[in-house]
Order: sequence, then C-alpha cells, then structure tokens
Amino acid sequence: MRIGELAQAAGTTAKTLRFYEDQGLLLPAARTASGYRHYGPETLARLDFIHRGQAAGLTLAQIRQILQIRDSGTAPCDHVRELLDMRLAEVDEQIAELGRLRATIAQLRTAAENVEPETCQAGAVCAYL
Amino acid sequence: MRIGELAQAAGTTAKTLRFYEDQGLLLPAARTASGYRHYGPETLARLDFIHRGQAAGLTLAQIRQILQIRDSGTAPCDHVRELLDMRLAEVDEQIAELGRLRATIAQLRTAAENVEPETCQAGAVCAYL
DNA sequence: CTCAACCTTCCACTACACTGGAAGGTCAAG
DNA sequence: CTTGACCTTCCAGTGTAGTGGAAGGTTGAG
Repeated sequence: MRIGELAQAAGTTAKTLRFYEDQGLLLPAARTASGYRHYGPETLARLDFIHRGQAAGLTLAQIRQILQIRDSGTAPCDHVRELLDMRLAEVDEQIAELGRLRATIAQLRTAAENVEPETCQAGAVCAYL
Repeated sequence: MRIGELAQAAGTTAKTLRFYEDQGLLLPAARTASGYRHYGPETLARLDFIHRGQAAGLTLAQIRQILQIRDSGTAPCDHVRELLDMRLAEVDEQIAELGRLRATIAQLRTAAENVEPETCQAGAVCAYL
C-alpha cells in the first residue's frame, strides 16, 4: 500500500501519516527503490488503534508510549489501565471546573439582566463583569 | 506607576502588560522622557476587568472587543450580555462532550479490568482499547 | 511522449496566552 | 563611579495536532 491509499483506508491524510512517522507513532515505513513509502495491512490496525486512543482522549504522546511498549514486545495492559485511570480523573476534574465556570457565568448573566444603562456609564469598564 | 509596580499591583508581570498593550487590551502607555511607560491608577481597574473577563472564560480577543466598545464611548452592556450567553452555550456543550467522553473511558476501563494477559498477546496493539 | 496524479523533503503556519532571553539604556543608592 | 535593579525593543519558543505550500521526482494511462 502506498501512503495515499493507506490514508484513505484509515480515514486520514498522507500528510498526517508522515507526521505520525515523524512523531514516532508509526514505525519508519519500508521504501521502494524510488523512495516511496509502502505499508502492509498491519499498519491500518495500528492507525485504528491510534484513532481509538484519540477517541478516548489520550494525547499522541500517551498513545506513542503504549505503542512503544507494544513494539518492545511487552503487553501494554498495565500502562493502558493507568492511562485510562488518569484520563478519567482528568476528565472528572475538567467537568467539575467547567461546572464552576458555568455557575460563575450564569450568575454574571443574571446580574446583567437587571442593569440600568446609567449604572454602566460609571468610571468602570463594565458594571457587572 | 511604572510597569513593574503596576504588574505587581495587578498580580501579573511586566512582560504580560507589554504583551497586552501590543494586543490592544491596554491603550499605549504614556512615556517618560527616557522612554519608560507610566500608568495612572485607572489602568489597574482595566487590568482587573481583564482578569474578571478571563475568569468568566472570555478570550483576550473577546475582552479586547468589550474594551474597544468602551473606549469608543459606548456602554458595552449589550455586547457583554451576548458574549456571556455565547460562553454559557459553549460551556454547556463542553460539559456535555466531556460527559460523553467520560462514559467512553469508564466503559473501556471496566472492560480492561477483566482481561486475561493472554488475550493481550494477540496481533493487535491492545485488546481492549 | 506527455500529462495528471501521486510521491518526496523541508519550512512555515494555525490558535492561545504568554514566556525566555539577548542587547542595550536608565535610575537611585552607597 | 559603580552596581544592581529596573526599563526598552525585538526575536524566538512553549504545547497540541496537525495543515499549507514550494520545489522537485515517479508512475501509469492514453
């Protein structure tokens, strides 16, 4: 498979695949005599894994770590479980933070509803923000 | 006030204040004969406003818009209300998205709990991600 | 043989809000 | 007069996950 075909099969672009190779997510591809990359079908499975990792909110750096453990011949199970736990904690924290932000904004918005234009004319930039 | 004092009073850095001037959030400061910026106390109020805007999750670009309306002599009330409504909708969407992500990760994590190491040894990168 | 469609590398750029550092000028104390 | 803390400008980099484009080489069909 050439890079364009693989990209299409994986639902991405050739540019992104080169980027992934550059970032260590894909192993350096075999080359034809003329320098074209060529890939076996196992690379498609690897790309699907990368996409599943992204859907789980993992960063490319985290996905790369898993891949490198796998490439070294070890099952990355423990590490994957750890990363999922971490992500879960992070997401919970983000949700909590956004909840607080939501309350802040909602309060400001409510206050903004009952403001006389005259109050706005004061020295401050904005009377209710 | 010189830039360092103002920065300290506002709880930020001189570097950031120059950046804000550059970005149009602060009006170009008056200068001493030797080229030092100097500020009146009203700039501190402006910086406090910028910080409140950030605490409400507005971007510097949005805060700049409000400031420019104010600087043009108009009360920015309507625009601020609009921005708060927008932010509220965005935050709600982000919370919903994170909720979906949380469910995905939690499901993967549960599945990962009951996996035999042997299943992991298959051709795939990871049996449960 | 030519042409389009593909491939190669390399460099720069996106958004966001700063931060770091170099090279040089100014100010106040001792 | 010197020293150190401050100030000035300007250029470059941070992290994330790519994207855009230039300049040039390869492949396959007509």
